[in-house]
Amino acid sequence: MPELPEVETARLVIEDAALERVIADVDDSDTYVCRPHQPGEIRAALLGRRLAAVHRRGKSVWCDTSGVGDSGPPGPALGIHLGMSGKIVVTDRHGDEIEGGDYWERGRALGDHRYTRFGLTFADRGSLLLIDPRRLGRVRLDPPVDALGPDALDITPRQFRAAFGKGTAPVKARLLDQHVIAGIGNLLADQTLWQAKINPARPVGELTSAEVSRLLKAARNTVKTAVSGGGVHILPMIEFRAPGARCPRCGAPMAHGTVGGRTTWWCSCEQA
DNA sequence: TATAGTGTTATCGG
DNA sequence: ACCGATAACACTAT
Repeated sequence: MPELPEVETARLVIEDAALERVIADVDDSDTYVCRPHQPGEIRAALLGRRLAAVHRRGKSVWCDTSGVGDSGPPGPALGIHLGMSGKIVVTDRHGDEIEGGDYWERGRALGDHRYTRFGLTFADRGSLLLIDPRRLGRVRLDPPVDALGPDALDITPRQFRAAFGKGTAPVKARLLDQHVIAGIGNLLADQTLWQAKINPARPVGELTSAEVSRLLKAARNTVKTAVSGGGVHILPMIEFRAPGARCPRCGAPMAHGTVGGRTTWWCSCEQA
């Protein structure tokens, strides 16, 4: 579910509602989600601190933490990755979810905290929760965000051209490579390629200069549209990922298969 | 009961 | 060492 737009929404929820609240307790007992830390390690690092700022690069979020009390050195960064099914929920001092916590379509019911895998409890008794049924999300201290490529909203034409000029990988696999460009997931990739009218399986090294230009323009436009719309579910092409669907532009049947290890849909005519 | 899934990463082969 | 392909991860919803 979460691609760059959903993660940006999660970042905004944290920014609006979780900063500067004193951390009174931490549940880091899920050893898979909190790997490679030992249980209690994240807790010990954060108690008494506050989240001071929240950043995002691609699909990764991290929070700077304050010193303990009014002085002392800052703490480690708290990194959060939502994986395939993670959501961030922030609750107020009464335990009620702050609006924006449930921001994508196949939503859990408000107040359903069954799949909480990590949590901060604030001194005011509110909380920040990572709710993640599949447990593929991740929480860790000082996450290695420098390994990520430039954020999809910030990438320059020069960087983009350098990444898509060479190699034999399918262009979709390259779009999904977070070391190359950070934030594009399976749905954004399909939407981008559909908008650029490029076959997902085309080897990146064979793209013409004009195609790379179209791809950059489409990626930019797609990501921006999804961010301002609040999530990838507003993308026009998403509803055409279904058996029997036809291309909303030209009416040809939509084709599907596996590209770059992921389920992929494309127009059988315009992206032949 | 079987399968797919909006993400990442270790491992393997070329 | 680099590049690309694949399986594995954990678990729910259909």
